[in-house]
Amino acid sequence: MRIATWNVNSIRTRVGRVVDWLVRSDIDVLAMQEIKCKPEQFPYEAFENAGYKVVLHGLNQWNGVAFASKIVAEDVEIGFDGMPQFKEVSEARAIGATFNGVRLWSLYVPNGRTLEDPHYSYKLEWLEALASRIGEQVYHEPEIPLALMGDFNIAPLDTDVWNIDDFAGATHVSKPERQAFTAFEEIGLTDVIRPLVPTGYTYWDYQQLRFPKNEGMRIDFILGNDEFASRVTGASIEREERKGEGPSDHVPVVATIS
DNA sequence: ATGTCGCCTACGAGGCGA
Repeated sequence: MRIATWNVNSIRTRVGRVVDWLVRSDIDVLAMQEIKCKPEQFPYEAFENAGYKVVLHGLNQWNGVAFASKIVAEDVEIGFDGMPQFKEVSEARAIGATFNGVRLWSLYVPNGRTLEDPHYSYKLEWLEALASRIGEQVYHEPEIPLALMGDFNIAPLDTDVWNIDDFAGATHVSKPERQAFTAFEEIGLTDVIRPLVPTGYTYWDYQQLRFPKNEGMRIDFILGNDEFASRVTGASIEREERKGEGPSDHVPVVATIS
């Protein structure tokens, strides 16, 4: 089974590219982030014509997460128990579903904006609540393969950004954010891509020629529990998808599991 | 270069988010 995660940055703008890539890459389950639409605006037909079913959580023009899969999604969960709100608004940042017995989450972690912004503390609280909720699941049902997939908006290592000196005082690399990321290791999840693809970015800003200069960030991850990780037989970061007409600013990250 | 995208409203261009 081939599983991928991709922050598509508007599915309506990029449906052709996304479906073409899915088919060409023989993907069974795709976790998408930033679909940026409500359910009634989602381009279902293009996916269905290619043999993919879609489940999604989208509230407005911001955020929005989804799965497209050849396999039927079971036990779909919108948000997670204890998910923090921002100013009493519950945002569309998490959807969970089971595919052939594999529990997957498509996650769009809050950006944080700046270290002083209310969105920064919201980001940390959101991550802590997620680790707490998933930690219970991993502890009580270790036999179920599980993976968190998505845009974490954290660069865990200094080498996950093009020049760490440019990130002094910035989000994505701060110690509290990196500690929040480490918490997922503490509950028993590991990055299943890094051992197989040790280097490479997953995101390049549209501005300032970031992609031609290869000034990117590695912020999109697939974190699996032991049962999931033991089944991983391959991984890739699809850098080619940042090229050409109308790319997302993120590229797909793929895991093959037995 | 404050250098780009994509969404919204509401019909042109500014505001917001990343």
